[in-house]
Amino acid sequence: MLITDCYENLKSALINRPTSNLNAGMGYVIANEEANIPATSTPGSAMGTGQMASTLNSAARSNNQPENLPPESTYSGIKVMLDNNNMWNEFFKCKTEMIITKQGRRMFPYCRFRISGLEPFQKYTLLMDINPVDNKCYKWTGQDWQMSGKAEAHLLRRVFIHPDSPSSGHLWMQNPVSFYKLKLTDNTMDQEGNVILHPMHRYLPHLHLVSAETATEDTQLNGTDVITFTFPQTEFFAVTAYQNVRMSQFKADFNPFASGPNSQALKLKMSPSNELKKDETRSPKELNQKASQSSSVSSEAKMTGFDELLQGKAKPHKRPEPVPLPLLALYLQQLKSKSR
DNA sequence: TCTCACACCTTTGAAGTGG
DNA sequence: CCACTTCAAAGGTGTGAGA
Repeated sequence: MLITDCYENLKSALINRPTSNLNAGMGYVIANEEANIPATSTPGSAMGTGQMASTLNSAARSNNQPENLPPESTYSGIKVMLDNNNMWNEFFKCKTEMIITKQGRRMFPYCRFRISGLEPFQKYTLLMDINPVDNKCYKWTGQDWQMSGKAEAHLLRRVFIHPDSPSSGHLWMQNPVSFYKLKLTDNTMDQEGNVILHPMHRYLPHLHLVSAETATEDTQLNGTDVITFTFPQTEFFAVTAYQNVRMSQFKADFNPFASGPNSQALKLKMSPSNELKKDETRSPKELNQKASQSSSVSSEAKMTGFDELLQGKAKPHKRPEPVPLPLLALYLQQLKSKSR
């Protein structure tokens, strides 16, 4: 598949989204997606450093098929759906790159999940970490990514604890769960709690679900009481500057924070009269105008489940600042004492 | 390949305004 | 008092020059 095709696919996917999915928030899901490669879920990190995901990716890529990877992953009755799956899929087809900087850079697309199957009154903690897919480093040849040697020693895994943690299953299931505040850095001395990665390496985000009641200070992310979900389409290359010019164009066009002539052109192309147009492709300015009909809502709400908010299906939810990121054991210890 | 300054843009919240 | 609008500061983004 040509990279230019990826770009056109993404644009058309965003413009021609089905009306039946308008209630699904920012991310929309094709109901009858015919993907043949499952997302993965596992108790603990049984897949180690993302070997399974790597295999899946290779399969998807070697097929040369533009088919989307599935948005859902189920384990033990708990279902996690990658809410902005189509955007991830389109980026994935062009081999997603994420900028990392010394001060930390947010991901775009970021990970947003819809969760179901939790015990409504049980408390859970949600965490995300980002693991190397393999032991290789890569280089951009101008056309594609190629292995260029062995990976640097992997750094101590840092977890990003969702700022709403711990919350009841009911709350987690009520609204999409976003990790948009997660920042990536290559600064090994980082004190801000950002996730530390090596540039020119391949990574895959992991979502971990821990019951706050059963968690102890000894809880390990790869333990049996931690359920881990991964979505191969969220794999990305960490870079300090975009390598693939198409990727930077993707980002500039679809990230509301990005500026540039391309994004302007695209916004003009998407006529405001188009009823099918959904929030993910609306300019945030438009979203603001919509939002001003009611009380102020968080930017995340504006960028995500806007239709639901407007229809009163979801309540505006102001999220607290992310907590500093202690070691998982220390954090879980705090949770334990908090719940006493 | 990486860093940094820059321009551009959105978000946020306080202050102002009118009913 | 409430809802809405306006505005400025803060912060996120990609770009491009230079190391």
